[in-house]
Order: sequence, then structure tokens, then C-alpha cells
Amino acid sequence: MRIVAPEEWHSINGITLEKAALDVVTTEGNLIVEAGPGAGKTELLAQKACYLFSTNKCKWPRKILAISFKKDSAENLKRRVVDRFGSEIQSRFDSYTYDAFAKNLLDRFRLALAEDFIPKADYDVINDKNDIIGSAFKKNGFVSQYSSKSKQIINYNTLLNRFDFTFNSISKDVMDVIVRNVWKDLLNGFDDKSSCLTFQMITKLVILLISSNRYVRNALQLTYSHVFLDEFQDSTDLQYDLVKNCFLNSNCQLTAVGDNKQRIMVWAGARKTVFEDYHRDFNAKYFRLLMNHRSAPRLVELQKAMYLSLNDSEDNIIPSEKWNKNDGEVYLLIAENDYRELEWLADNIKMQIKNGVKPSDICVLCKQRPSDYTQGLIAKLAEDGVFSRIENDYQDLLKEPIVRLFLNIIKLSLNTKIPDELENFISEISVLKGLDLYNCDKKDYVEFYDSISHFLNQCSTLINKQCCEDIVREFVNFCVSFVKFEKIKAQYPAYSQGNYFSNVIENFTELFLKNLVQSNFDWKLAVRGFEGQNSIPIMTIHKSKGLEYSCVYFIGLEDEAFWNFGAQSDEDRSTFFVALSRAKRFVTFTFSKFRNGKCKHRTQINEFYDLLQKPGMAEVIYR
DNA sequence: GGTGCGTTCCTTTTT
DNA sequence: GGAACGCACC
Repeated sequence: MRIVAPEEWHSINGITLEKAALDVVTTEGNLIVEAGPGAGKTELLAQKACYLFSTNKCKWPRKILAISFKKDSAENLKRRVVDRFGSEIQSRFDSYTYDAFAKNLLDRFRLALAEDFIPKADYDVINDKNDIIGSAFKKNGFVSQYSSKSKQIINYNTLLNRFDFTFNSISKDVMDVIVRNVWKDLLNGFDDKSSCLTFQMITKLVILLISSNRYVRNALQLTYSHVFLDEFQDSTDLQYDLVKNCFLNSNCQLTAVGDNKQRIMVWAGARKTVFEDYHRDFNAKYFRLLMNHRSAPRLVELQKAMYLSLNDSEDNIIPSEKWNKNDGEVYLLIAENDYRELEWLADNIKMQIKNGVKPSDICVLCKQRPSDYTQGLIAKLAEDGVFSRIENDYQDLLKEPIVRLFLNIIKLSLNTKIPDELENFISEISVLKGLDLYNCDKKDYVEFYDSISHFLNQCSTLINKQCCEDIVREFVNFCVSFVKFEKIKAQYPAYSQGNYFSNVIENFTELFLKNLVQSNFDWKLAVRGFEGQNSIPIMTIHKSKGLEYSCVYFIGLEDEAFWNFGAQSDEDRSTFFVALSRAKRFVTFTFSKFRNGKCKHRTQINEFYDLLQKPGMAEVIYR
């Protein structure tokens, strides 16, 4: 690896960074970066990583740690760094989710905890809503004060988080005693269960570990010279606490990137003041990116107008130079009823596709419950052979490693000559089978490759067999028996818990069969359909965070969709802003006077209409 | 089987 | 805020 002087370094892949971004890359110390939609946050972090490695500011063998919320953001960032820099840097760029980071630390240093707080090695990770928590509370004499189950669950979590890790404290407070005993039970297991921990409990244990054990803390700080925090506006109290405990007053340099205007997770526990707190606690230097590389100028104008209602003073956001000054279309569709609305939508969508927009570059957004708003549209589009689908189930499944493996096997069974998939498959299987391909007997090596090609041949035969309803089930069973369930479990521990694995398999079988039937048992088309390459994604605004599309249709700008506007109007404004800022070139908001036979209103959320109807903002269409 | 009353769910991620 | 449930009662 050639080391370059800082002033010699320039951005990788011919990407030009705006002045502020370049400053973020080269400035030392703790930084806070406010970056609006389309500012290129991931690219910025990737370039900064390259800079730190190239200039040896991140000195070998120290590493960079990146923490994100979602698996795919963590994977994306890692991929981008490897793409930009080269795969030799793989092991020096750790990209984790908060939960994976915490769980990793707990699993490695579990035994460094005080004895009372050591969970069993085979502890289960449980969901916050798991009944086990309720039964642990009941067992220890907790009397529920809420009749409502959801409020009770929130209360359980609050109580669990209140625990201060003092089993020996003399507190006689009834609730303290109960919480202490519940923790004890969940840590040690009860009623023939093993230890059961939620991710929040895991995080709390890691905070305890770090704050009470300076060796672990030092090890962590020695490992990482730089830390990147993505989507920082969504951090919860606990996550911020974790970051503080790990890195405050150390020589690790933090870069937190986020956008207050896209803060739409406060209702789910995001810490409202996290930017200010971090700014103060870490004495961070503030930067703000002003480029919007994503949206066309007319869309940026609307975003700027939106800034005012999000209490933001600055409004000099600059669109990318790739656009002409008047590029971008914004429409407000006001329809007499939902049928007229969907007719216009279907026509418009078909027109976009005819003009060359790929279905996967079009997105339909809803505030919540997409199925209540889009059933008719899905059917109408299907009449003309345009596929669209509600993404929820697919997105969850596509993240599952076992599902990725299935899809990979199907692709290879149809065509063995796709190098990337073949390489992935071979390395995956060799890991699962515990075979080191670079250091094994020639005999094992040959046997391994023979078994792979034999297996793929058998899959191929299976797939080409006469089609029947059970074909997917048969295929899935065949694959699982080839890889051996035990091996899968060993590789992905989550699959050994409860019915998790069988649920994934069940859901995959059902959804894949649906695609198979839809494509007339053409497996190639079914895989493409399953991966969503041919269909228009439909999702909630929350799910769309971080994504971008050429055309965005937001359906149902109605009071009824924003029913909590009174209580969380700031957050709903941000939600509207997020929807708007997903679009590159085209965005439409729709209102329908009737939906599902009910009269709809738009008085509560009038300010959105005022905004859209300002001169030069949106073209209003009546249907 | 109708009524009336109470409750739950909407927007989420994570091994 | 309101749809969709479940349950008790007649």
C-alpha cells in the first residue's frame, strides 16, 4: 500500500467533493456533519475512509469502525469502501449495525462482566414484545397497571432500561426489587429457558462492561482510530450512551453524519437532542453540506420552501450541475374519488415507463398501511402488464442469508456460467462445510467441486421438472438437506432460535411460489420478480428512507393518513420532507375526496397544500 | 345475531 | 382519529 501525503491525496473514482465535504474528509478531531437528502453521505464517508488509509492517518494496524442502523446501510458502506480502495482494506474497515456491534462485544467479552451479570453462552436474543418478558415480570410479583397490552410492553422496556446494575443495593423500593429479579431471571434463564436478552439489554450490558472494565475499553480504543456514525439523528438514548462510553475522552476521532430534517423516528425512541448533545460532549466541529446531487432544480426549490416550516434558517441548497435550470416536475392531483385518482396514476405511470423509466426506478409511497391505499392501483396496473408490489414482506426476506443462498442456487441451476454468483456460492458453501479451499488436500478439493456441480445438476433437473404447487417446497428441502441444517445454524445462530428458521422458509416458499405462478413457472422470471427487478415498489415513507427514485408518487395526502398530526406535527413535516426528497426528477402528491367509500379531509395538514400551491411550486391537476 | 362497549393498531430495526 | 376486532349481554 503506497502512502501519500495529505495534500497529495485526491478523491477516488473521479468523484468531485464540494468544499465542505473535502473539509470533512481532511479535518481532524470529532466532527458533526449535517447533510441533507442527496448530499452523498455514504460517498463522503467512503472517501474519508480512503483518505485516512491512504495518508496513514489511520495507522496500521488500527482500523475504522462504522456504525449504522440497518444491515443494508452497513453493507453498502463497506462495499463502497472496498470498491473505492481495494479489497486489501477489508479487514481494516469494520461496518456494523449498532446491534451487531454491541452483540459482538458482549459475545467476546461476556466473561469480563461481574459474575452476577454474565449471561449464559447460548443466550437467546428476544424481541422486545416477547411474552417471556411479561412472564418474568409476573413471576416476580409485578401487577400490571395497564389494561392495554402495547402500553404494558412499553412500560416493561422502560423498567428494564431503568435497571442500574446494583443487585446488592439495599433499595427496598418494590419496583426496584422486581426489576432486579426480572433481570436476574432473564440473565440466568428460568422455567427451563436459557438466558433471554433483548438488544436493548445487550446494549446495557455492554455499557456496563465498557464503563467497568478499562482493559476492554482500552482495547476498543486501540483497535479503532476513527469512528463513523451514520444517520445520527436516529440515535436513541441508549445508543448514544454506548457511543459515549466507548469513545468519549479517547484519542479516537468520531465523525457523525445525519440530517435533523429527516428525523422521523422520535416516536420510536430517537433522542431529540442528540446533535446538540454530541456537539457539546465531544466538542465536535460542525459542517454542513450544501449540494443536492439527487433532485432536479424544481424539486430542490420545493425542498427549500419546506425548510422554512422545518425551522431551518439556511436555504442555499444547490442542485447538481447535471440538471438544466427548469428540470423537474411537481404535481398535486386532486381527485373526486379514488377510482379517478388511480386512473390518472396508472396512465401517468404507464407513460413514464413508455418514456424509458424502469419500473424499479418508480416508487409509490404512503404514510402508513400501503394496502389501504394501493390495492386498486396494483390491480389496474396489472391489467396492462405492469407489476407493482408492497415491499414489506419481500424486503425482510431478501435480507435473509438463507434466502440469498436459495436465489443464488436457482440462478446457478439455470446458468452455471455466471462468475459472481458461482464464486459467492462456492465460498459460502465451503465456509458452511468447514473446508478451507486454499489449504486443503487435493482429494477434498476435487470432491468438493464434484459435489457442487452434481448438486447444481440435480437442482437444474428439479427446476425443469413438470411444474406443480409443491415444487418450491421440494426445491427448498433439497437445498437445506444438501447444506445440512446444523451447518446453517452454526453459521447463522439466529436460525436456531424458536421458529425463526421455519418461518423464513415458509414465507419464502409461499412468496416465491406466487412469483412462479405469476411468471407461468419460468424460474428465471420468478427470481427477477422476487428480487423486484421488474416491479414498481410500494412502501411507507419510513421504509423509503435512504432510497431514491426517478419518479415518486405519494398517495393520500389526507388528514386521515396523518391522524396523529396534532401530537407529532414536527415529525410529520419531516415525513413529508422525506417523501418529497426521495424523488430525482418527478414527484406527485395525491388527494382523493373519497377513499374506500369514505369522505377524506385536508384541513389539519393544510400547510402542505399551502406549500404546494405557492406560485411556481406544483402544477395542480383536478380529476 | 344485533348492540354496545372496550381494546388494539397505525410509522421500525437489530443476531 | 377511526377501523377492526373481541367480548359480554340480550
